Amino acid sequence: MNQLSDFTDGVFLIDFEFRPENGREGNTPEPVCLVVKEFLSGVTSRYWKDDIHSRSSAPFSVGRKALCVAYYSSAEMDCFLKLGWQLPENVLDLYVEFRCLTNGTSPQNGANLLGALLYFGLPTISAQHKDAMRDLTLRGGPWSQQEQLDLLDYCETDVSALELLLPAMLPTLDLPRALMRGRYMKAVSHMQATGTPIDTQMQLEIATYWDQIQDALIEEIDASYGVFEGRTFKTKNWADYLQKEGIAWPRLATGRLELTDDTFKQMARIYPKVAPIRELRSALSEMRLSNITVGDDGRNRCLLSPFASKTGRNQPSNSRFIYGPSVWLRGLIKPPKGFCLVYVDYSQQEFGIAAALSGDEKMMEAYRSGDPYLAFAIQAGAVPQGATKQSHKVEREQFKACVLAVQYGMGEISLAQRINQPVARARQLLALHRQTYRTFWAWSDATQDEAILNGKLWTTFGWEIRVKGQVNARSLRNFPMQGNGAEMLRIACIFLTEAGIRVCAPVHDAVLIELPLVGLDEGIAKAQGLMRQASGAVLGDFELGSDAKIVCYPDRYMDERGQVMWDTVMRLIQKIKDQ
DNA sequence: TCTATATCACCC
DNA sequence: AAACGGGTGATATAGA
Repeated sequence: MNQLSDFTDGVFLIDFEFRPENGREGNTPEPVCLVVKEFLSGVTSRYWKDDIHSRSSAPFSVGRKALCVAYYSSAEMDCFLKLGWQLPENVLDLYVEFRCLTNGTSPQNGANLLGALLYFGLPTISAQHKDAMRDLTLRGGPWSQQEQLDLLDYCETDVSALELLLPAMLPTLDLPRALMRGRYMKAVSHMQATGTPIDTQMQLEIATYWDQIQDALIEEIDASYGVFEGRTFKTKNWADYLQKEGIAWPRLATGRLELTDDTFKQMARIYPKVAPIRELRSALSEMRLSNITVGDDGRNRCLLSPFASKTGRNQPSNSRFIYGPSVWLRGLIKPPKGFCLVYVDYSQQEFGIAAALSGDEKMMEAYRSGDPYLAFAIQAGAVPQGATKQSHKVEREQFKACVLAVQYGMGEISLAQRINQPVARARQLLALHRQTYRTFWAWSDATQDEAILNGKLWTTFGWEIRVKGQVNARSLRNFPMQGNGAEMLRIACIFLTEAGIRVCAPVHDAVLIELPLVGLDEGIAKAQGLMRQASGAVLGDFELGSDAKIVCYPDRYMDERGQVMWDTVMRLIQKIKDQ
């Protein structure tokens, strides 16, 4: 399937209008209308609500020899799933392809349908009319005869737009790879439909006492400082306190007090009495407002925003997505009765990718050892052959920090600060990395040169970024690791969802899946096998392992980094209730 | 008093 | 110019 004429059963341009069920965010969509146009024949079909809800399958071919074309197809696929229709075998998403085509160039009018049309000099309807029609859809029914006509007409204009956009974009497309990205959009839709199960009772409880919890936190600590007014930390009051205590505090270039947690951390070392305020500020910052969107069935759903970032990662809203806010809130994640949740994440994904793509044998050997950080320390001759995680804890931590630093292009000063060591030590660690992994560094240098000379970089399956003007060399060097990591997870999500495994959400290098308690071990093994296979697809012969964290009903999910805060919140809720 | 910007913290 | 990659977004303060 390399050209449109290969699709002998038709090329179908489609668009749905829809709104969340009951108008509530977090619910799956309720399709309102559908327009389908066959590209070669020009035959157009319009379907209002009942016409689609009464059907058990799509009103056009979705088989191997047909192509379904849409703009932001996960939305269309959401409607398919809601209607119980079999998803199209082949999906071409012009949004995804437009993102890929223009990635790194920030097109003038954005990457929505209007932006893409303008980019190619094609005619468009007005943004105002688009907004008006979207609002009319979101308003919910019943819709008058005239409104129904208006919505169908509008829906048809989007399909007509696809009819112009497809031939304009066709010469730029790598169709097999585009279809693979379309396959991911189907997986996205499956994940958006599944969502993450939430303990809604506890969510309500926490929301109810949210303000009072903050008040209680402040009351417990700020009494002896008096820097808070209500729930806000006042810089002025902090300045007064510092003056009174005779503490010289770091300032920003602008003259304002530097109020990062890191500054608080460093100052707390010198002046222990500022430590409690630091604790309080960090606890409060973990309690920033969030708006986790939960459907009527108690599952967190939101747009996953696939291909939104330059490296091709998903970029869901941090406030709507349960994996966005501070990790303690993940305690709200709870499997339904009879099920287990498994968080499966790739082990040291970026290190493994760097090893495989650069072809650095020592790096690959370190990855295969199962503990790349310790292996690096051994290879560098910094610890003896038989060293273990327990016997050389400090060294391992430093070599780990060094590995992560290299992945982000961190310099010696930042690394030194990170590991709380002299700059000379950081310099030494970075030098050891360069000496130990020479092949990796040559590849990394070449990546940067290539990006600047050719003006672009790409992943194994063709997600591209264009490089223009001044560029951040660290971004260029990082792109293959993060971009291929994103690609790997996309393929994993395709494999998992197509195998019928319920994927609640993707989390950059991890997925949360929901498995029945019965047959749990087999389910996990299957999922991990598919993830391994996905890594091999991106990295050739080299495969990455994964770690699985299991939570079974009636336990709740708990990230160990969030345990203390979770306990604090629970304690304060109890305290408030007891009053 | 409202809005824009700067700053900061969270996630992987 | 900064020197930690990719993000979202809340919040405090400056400015209109």
